[in-house]
Amino acid sequence: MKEFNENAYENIRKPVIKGRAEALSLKSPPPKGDVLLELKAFRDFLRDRGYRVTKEREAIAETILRNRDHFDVDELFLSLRTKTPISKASIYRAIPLLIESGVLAEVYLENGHMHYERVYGREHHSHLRCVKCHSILEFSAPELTTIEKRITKQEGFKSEGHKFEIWGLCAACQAEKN
Amino acid sequence: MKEFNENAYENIRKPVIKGRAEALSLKSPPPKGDVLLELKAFRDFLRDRGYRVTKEREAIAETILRNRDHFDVDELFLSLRTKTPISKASIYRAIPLLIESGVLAEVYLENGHMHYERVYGREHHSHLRCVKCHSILEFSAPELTTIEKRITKQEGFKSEGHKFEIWGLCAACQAEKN
DNA sequence: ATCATTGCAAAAGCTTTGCATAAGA
DNA sequence: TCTTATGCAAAGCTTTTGCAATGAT
Repeated sequence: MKEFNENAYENIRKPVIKGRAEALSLKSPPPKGDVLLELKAFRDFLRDRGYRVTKEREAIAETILRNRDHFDVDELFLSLRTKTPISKASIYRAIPLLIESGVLAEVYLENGHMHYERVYGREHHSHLRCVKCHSILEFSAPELTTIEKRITKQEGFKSEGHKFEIWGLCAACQAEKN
Repeated sequence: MKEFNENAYENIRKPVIKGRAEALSLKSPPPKGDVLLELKAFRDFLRDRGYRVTKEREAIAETILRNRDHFDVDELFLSLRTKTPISKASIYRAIPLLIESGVLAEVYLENGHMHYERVYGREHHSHLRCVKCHSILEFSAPELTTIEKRITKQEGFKSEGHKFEIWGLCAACQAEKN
């Protein structure tokens, strides 16, 4: 076993503070939607790190890679359950690995629990959140990276990522009377 | 009692989704640091809305207005406890009022609990967070507002606020060996 | 054959809430 | 006087964890 993998759980289970994934084997994303390739990359990531490739981890990764971009643990759990028996504990334990591998990212907290999004093979983007209907609109704003660079240089900071979020009322909700 | 205040708790207790405060009586901030004036504005806000001015709410507001910019509920609780008896329940129940009045804002979740910052009388700003030592650096980037306006106009969104955050390693933590 | 991973149930930790009492208006 | 707010303890939730059993290497 590789030495850096001693106490793998110890290292991996620390609370995940929002962090842009530092993909390892996942460094060169395949064309979007190539789930098989993406899954292989995730397996390679596990092996590289000395983690075991289990059917649970594969099922979790595959479900995420095939499904909708935004979700929470419960949705993922229910979605997995229709296909294979799995416990929530395994999902919670897999999430840090998925984040570390660059498959997932935490996006925001709502109603007391975290929401995630699949990031592997997708462009970096920001979110517009409707505070009424909870819908999410995505957008890109390249200037954000420029700002990130300027500020971090100025402060001697080594950046690992940024997040920009706008909240308010979407067009549909403004139109409603109530 | 004012009609809009029926079921005040019902209305106010809903999960607070990050939202820039829409200050009411607090619309024209007094000079920074004028705690007495700020407190008066908070009392006016309570009265305007039909909420009661209690010594607990005053103590909470005063402690926030006099103290450090960033804190969590436990720090606030301990700080209050040295001066006056108070329960955490009252703090949790006061937070939505403080947010609504524009005194406070949620800033980020860390280690499973929310962190807040005093916003009343301060410039809007963004945060640089060190993922290692958890220090926070503040900065301003006016272009963010420009981006916010452009995107929301483009999407027909009615903006209520934005949040920009950069995370990584601060200068001090980069210097450390470990 | 080892030892990481799983599932289960229990524990943890933050936040909310029901209810009786206190206290604003 | 009439309600709202407080305090306490209990409940609620999401997430984490201990442990015995399972399964990957």
